[in-house]
Amino acid sequence: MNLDVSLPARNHARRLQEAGLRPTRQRVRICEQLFNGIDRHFTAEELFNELNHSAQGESLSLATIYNTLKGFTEAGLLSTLTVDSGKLYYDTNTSHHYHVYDASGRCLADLDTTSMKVQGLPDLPEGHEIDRIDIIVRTKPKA
Amino acid sequence: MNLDVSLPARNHARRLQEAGLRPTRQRVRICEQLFNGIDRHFTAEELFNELNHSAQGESLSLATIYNTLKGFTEAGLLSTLTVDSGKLYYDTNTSHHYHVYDASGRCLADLDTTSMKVQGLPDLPEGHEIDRIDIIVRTKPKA
DNA sequence: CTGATTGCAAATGCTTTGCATACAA
DNA sequence: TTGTATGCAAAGCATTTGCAATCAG
Repeated sequence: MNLDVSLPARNHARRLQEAGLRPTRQRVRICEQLFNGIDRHFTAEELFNELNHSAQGESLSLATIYNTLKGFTEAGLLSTLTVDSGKLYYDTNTSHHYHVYDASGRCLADLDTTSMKVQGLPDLPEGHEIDRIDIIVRTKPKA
Repeated sequence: MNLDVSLPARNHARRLQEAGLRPTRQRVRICEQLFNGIDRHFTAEELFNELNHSAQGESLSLATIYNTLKGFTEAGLLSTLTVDSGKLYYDTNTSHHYHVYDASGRCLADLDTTSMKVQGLPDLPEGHEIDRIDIIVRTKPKA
């Protein structure tokens, strides 16, 4: 049973190897959960809960999730984002883009960067150039 | 000695009262350190070190600094800002503005918002409106 | 085999809380 | 006097680390 997962698993293994990471069981498992074609935002703990509440497969320790996500980020498979202090969000979308955050629902989504532009940027300090610009559009329910 | 601090101290007391906060010794001391006409960014721990390394006056506990800064923020005397996860920056500038952050020097500065404009903002989710837009321009040393 | 990875528990860093004491009004 | 603030130590999160056991190549 479940022979149909073998091909995706092989893709994940390749993805990991191309990123310079050894395709261990845990890393492949995390890839399966994350890279299914739909971009998503999540915290380490959310991923931990998903993996451990799903019936299939063994559980991963929270420390391993943290370490693996950190490794994925350093390898360029994920990007990170801080909306408010004290919690780090991971993002499967690694291209440059902006975010919308709805504080009341604690929900985070991508904004398409291509249509957006920042005008009137002041001069930067001597000897510095722009690395990147982070934008978070914070929304609230309409009055 | 030090009679010249009495007038600023009275100003700080008034500032606190107008914000609905009782002007205790500690709160006035923190105001003296923060509100001297120059906008600044700092963490609770930085302020703690400044206050306790300065020769004058008694020391404040770190917990009191945290609690006081939180109270000041709720009262509108300070704003907060998260550059990277795990550390909260306070800002004496409470008007709407953007920031530049130099990762290599860990230094944070204001950007004048009046000259800046964000173009091409996509539609927001149904029933939502913009609360505010946060922008952090991340710089790096010129190659 | 052999070095890289994992799991766990303990450690860390930042921030908040509980509660007795001190203080402003 | 009387309720509000403070100080301290302890608790609380999110995250990292040390190290022995396990696994991939």
